[in-house]
Amino acid sequence: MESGKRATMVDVAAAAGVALRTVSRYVNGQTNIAPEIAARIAAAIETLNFRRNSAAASIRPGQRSGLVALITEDIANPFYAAVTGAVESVLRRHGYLLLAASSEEDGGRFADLVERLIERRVDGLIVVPPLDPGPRWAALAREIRALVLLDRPVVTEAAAGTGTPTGTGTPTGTEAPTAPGALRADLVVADDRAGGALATRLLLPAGPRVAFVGDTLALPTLAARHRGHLDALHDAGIHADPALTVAGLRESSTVAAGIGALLDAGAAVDGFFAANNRAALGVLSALAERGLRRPVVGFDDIEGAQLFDPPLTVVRPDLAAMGRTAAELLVERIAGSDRDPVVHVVPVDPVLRRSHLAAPAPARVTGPAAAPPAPATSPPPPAPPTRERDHQ
Amino acid sequence: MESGKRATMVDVAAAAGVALRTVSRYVNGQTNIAPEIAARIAAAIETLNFRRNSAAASIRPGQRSGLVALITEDIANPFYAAVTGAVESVLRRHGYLLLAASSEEDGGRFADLVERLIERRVDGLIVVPPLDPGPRWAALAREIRALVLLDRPVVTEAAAGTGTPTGTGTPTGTEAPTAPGALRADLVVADDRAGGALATRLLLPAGPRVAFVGDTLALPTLAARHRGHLDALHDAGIHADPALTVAGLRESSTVAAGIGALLDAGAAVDGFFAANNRAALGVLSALAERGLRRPVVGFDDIEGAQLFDPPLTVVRPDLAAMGRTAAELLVERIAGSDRDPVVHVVPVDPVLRRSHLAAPAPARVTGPAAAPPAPATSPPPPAPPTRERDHQ
DNA sequence: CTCCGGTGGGATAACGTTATCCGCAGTGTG
DNA sequence: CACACTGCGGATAACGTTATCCCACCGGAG
Repeated sequence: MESGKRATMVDVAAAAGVALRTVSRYVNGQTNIAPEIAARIAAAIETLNFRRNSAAASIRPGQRSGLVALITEDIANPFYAAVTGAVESVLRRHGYLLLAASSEEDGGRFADLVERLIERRVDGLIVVPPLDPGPRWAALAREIRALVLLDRPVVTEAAAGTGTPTGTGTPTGTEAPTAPGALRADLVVADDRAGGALATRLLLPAGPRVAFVGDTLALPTLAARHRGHLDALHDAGIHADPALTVAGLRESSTVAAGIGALLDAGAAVDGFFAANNRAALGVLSALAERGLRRPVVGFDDIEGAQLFDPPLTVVRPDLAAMGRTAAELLVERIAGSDRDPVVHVVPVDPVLRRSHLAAPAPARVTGPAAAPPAPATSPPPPAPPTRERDHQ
Repeated sequence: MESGKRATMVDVAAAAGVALRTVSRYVNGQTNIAPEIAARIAAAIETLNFRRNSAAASIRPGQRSGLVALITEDIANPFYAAVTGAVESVLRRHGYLLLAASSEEDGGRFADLVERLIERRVDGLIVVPPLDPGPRWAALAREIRALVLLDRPVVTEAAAGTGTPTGTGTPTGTEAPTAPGALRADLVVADDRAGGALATRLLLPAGPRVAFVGDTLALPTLAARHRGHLDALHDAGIHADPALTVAGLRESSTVAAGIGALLDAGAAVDGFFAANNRAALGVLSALAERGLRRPVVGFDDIEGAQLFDPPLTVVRPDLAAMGRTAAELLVERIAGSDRDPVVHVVPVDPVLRRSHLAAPAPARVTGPAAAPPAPATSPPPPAPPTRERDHQ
């Protein structure tokens, strides 16, 4: 029974003594089938251990494949893992299976993946576009009926060469940019600009010299966070010091080295806005290695950040909402909606712990010491909107 | 051009003025095609923007679908995200696309997923079996030609009801259990038992009363870690105190509450072996809330654990190796290998930071203080095999 | 009693691909 | 010069499913 070929609908029909068409109707949940016939078919399916071949079914015209793909930069990254989990959850509820792939920030690999996914006839695609999606991407994107861009906008070269990023206007709500002739894709991003401004504002009480630390500003997300950072400085009447923007450092070790050099050079820095996870880990490492305390605010939460020394304050995008929204928009598109593309911006919320506060005392004490729960030296945080929620 | 139906091989053949068969040969990379003909076909493909329909191709007998699925408990969990990343990387290199799904530890959902994946005719399947895979699993598993169990063995009810877990013998190498009539599946697990023993041994210098903290022991991984814990106690001539095994706590908040109660009751505990991530976070939270220091060792690393206060010592399974190995075994099976099932055990390595050491001084100092890089009070760690490597 | 409408089921044609079976042409050798 | 072999290309049959078309049958009504 278990060896040999699988049973097909023809086998089931023969075993049940009915026509192929009737089995197809039964399998597809039609109602107009006599109960007695239905029972015979059910018995035959059970006996033959029949499983409908959905690949065969999907090649018929007008049939969906039931497959959706998500291309991120790296699934192993907890940031994208959180998003992927939310995407998969929504899609499964809608009956889709999720193909997950990593572009590894490589335009060629990215295009190869998209091509293979088109060959697989995915019903829809959610992508985090790599920094340089490569020359083939613009043409490939047009072949995807349902497309959602996640986390980052992408510059569509096909858009009359104007170089206008798709929907990077004023991210302060749900809007429709309607760039004519451009990529017809929805966009789901975090409110990076507002988040960057928020993080910087949290640091300003400690002093005006707030440094921005992060990956290359060629990344739209990083650029937006930096713009928010500058917004906050400008609003506070502070002239931004270009020397305090430390960009282009990707790995946490590189960040640690860069910030270490900055500190060792005696740069005057009142606080650090670490614009992503790796930057935050790098800054904290550099500080810890030197036994220094400086206010730090990170972007995107880190598991166990409340146990850091000091507990790390972050501004946190709602990653589950990003994934959920992207999946829902995609499902809507697959269902045939031809509304104009939308830009959906998910909020970035502060999670106030202690690292954004000025160091209570620059004096150094020898030996690690257990701190009582609430040291009286730390002032209450300014207007706490979100306090440490235990997520997951 | 972009509206309307996709071009098929027939269209390409017509446009190129050749036969369908010739286009098929060209697409499948056959060599016996005249260069001039090949050029005509290439031009036609380019013009018509033809993409081979791999779903249609895969329904032919003897053809692979090129799809492989991975079912974990929860993709959003960094533990499984790391594994998933490694799996995807290997599979992509072999030309497969990866379907990723979460069982959410629900046997029914798990069986539904497997059923849908069989309908999709996946070439192979890697699964982290849920705690209770449900009644349908045993039958479904036999329908999968290439199957690899990941992270946990599973009790196969079909195995003559003996209740012997598939390959949970002595996990100290690569072996073939060859349980007759049982599930023909490879198994890739971490060396949980050795890891548990190692973690406990790291804690013993601080005192004999080492607590085990973790999720339910019904989970094979947790049970193995606990067995290792008992091994280490036994080897040290210590009689294990059942009151020091705190199992069945799943969420970190629950763990924090449970350990908090234990501490508040004045239980004498010399150290904590936190048998998974959530347990570690819970134990550290409970300690931090009370301003207490106790030696702690976790199982599986946490991003930024070196920044915890104190830096968290863990024993770390090589998650990338787990994923890589599982994928490679699967690919080998898909290729037609009919060797006996193997159990592959990946090592668990210690990452020594400071939390496993006895608190240097029970005295409390007010206010968080910056510690110099190497406090003289902390003794050198016993036989350091792996020292803090900056991974990712 | 007959006719008509409605319903359930049977034959059959796609869907886009691969593969088998040939035939034809070109070339090398006897 | 003729025959045989090789090598490439054309018609055609699956693969397993869905859907269109149509007929047979049954009940109710005229």
